[in-house]
Amino acid sequence: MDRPLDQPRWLDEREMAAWRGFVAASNLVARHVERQLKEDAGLSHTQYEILVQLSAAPDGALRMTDLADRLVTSKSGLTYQVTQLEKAGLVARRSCASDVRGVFAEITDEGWRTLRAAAPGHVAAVREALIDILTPEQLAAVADSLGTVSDHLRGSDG
Amino acid sequence: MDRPLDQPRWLDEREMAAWRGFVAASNLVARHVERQLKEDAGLSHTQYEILVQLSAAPDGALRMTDLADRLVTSKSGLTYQVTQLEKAGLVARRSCASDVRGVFAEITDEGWRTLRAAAPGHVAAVREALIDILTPEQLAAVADSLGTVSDHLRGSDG
DNA sequence: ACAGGATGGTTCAAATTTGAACCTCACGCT
DNA sequence: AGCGTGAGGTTCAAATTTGAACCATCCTGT
Repeated sequence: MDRPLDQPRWLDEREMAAWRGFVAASNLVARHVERQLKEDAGLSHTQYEILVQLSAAPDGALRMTDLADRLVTSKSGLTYQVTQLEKAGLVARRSCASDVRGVFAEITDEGWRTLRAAAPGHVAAVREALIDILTPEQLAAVADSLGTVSDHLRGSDG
Repeated sequence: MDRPLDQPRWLDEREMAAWRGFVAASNLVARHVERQLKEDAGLSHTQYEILVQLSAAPDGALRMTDLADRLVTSKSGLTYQVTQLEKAGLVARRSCASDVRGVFAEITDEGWRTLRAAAPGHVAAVREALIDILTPEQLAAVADSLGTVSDHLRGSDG
């Protein structure tokens, strides 16, 4: 909460290596995945993730807020992307019975087709950029560590 | 190189956990750091990183291309950000003696002051979001794994 | 010396992202 | 019922990002 009034605890060499590795890998992997998806399926990673989340949800539909929580975008960003997907016919908006304010995003048949077509290439890109690079032990460590980090930040930040 | 013609190798549960953790952590940590830096120092993370790279370089200056390689932005993105920093007086452009086309970005005194002022808060945010969350073992594993990933992608993608 | 192709940076328009302001509606309390 | 707060989404303007096109210069081989 408070900013330290005393000397900041600078990062030592190990810590710095972890931080730099994390930042570099984040950007590079994101770039890699983004490019593949855009070139081969005409989707951004965010759009792809929206389709994935919807496809995994019961009835293929989720409330906007739900969706915004699962992805990590701002509300307005989600509104924008869902609108794009709606224009493309991959997603439809539907109003919510129990709450007039609520909006469901629902994946369409065309959305399913697009997702099925895009998935193999995407998985290949993910393997190429991250999964197949690491040993099973490293993979387990990454899953464990970054899972912890995610949980922590989801809790505190919102 | 080739797209697989056979069945794609889908991710198993472990692999999926690693991938999801990676993506979520990337976004959440980026958000966290970005917000802190913007609020407390008026800098974007990219801008901060530019200052860091320049401050660590001999003469506090680097060629644009050098800089673009170290950060992970597009050339045009770097041009934009350096221009912003230049307007703010934190960085100056200088032409290159040995290559007329070349441009050096150089950190100014004001840039140094801004960087020094921003650093403690930034380090605290990095600790809060990532470093202090993990055990030393996890930290070592992350540094090792993501370092490998970065090296791999820097090599193949460019 | 010079054609041809790669490099270094910038410019441009288009797509995306962000946060703040806003509107409508839900809900707990009196 | 009626008020006040807050949640759910959208809208808006401003900032940023991207890739492609571009210009100027450098370098290689002949």
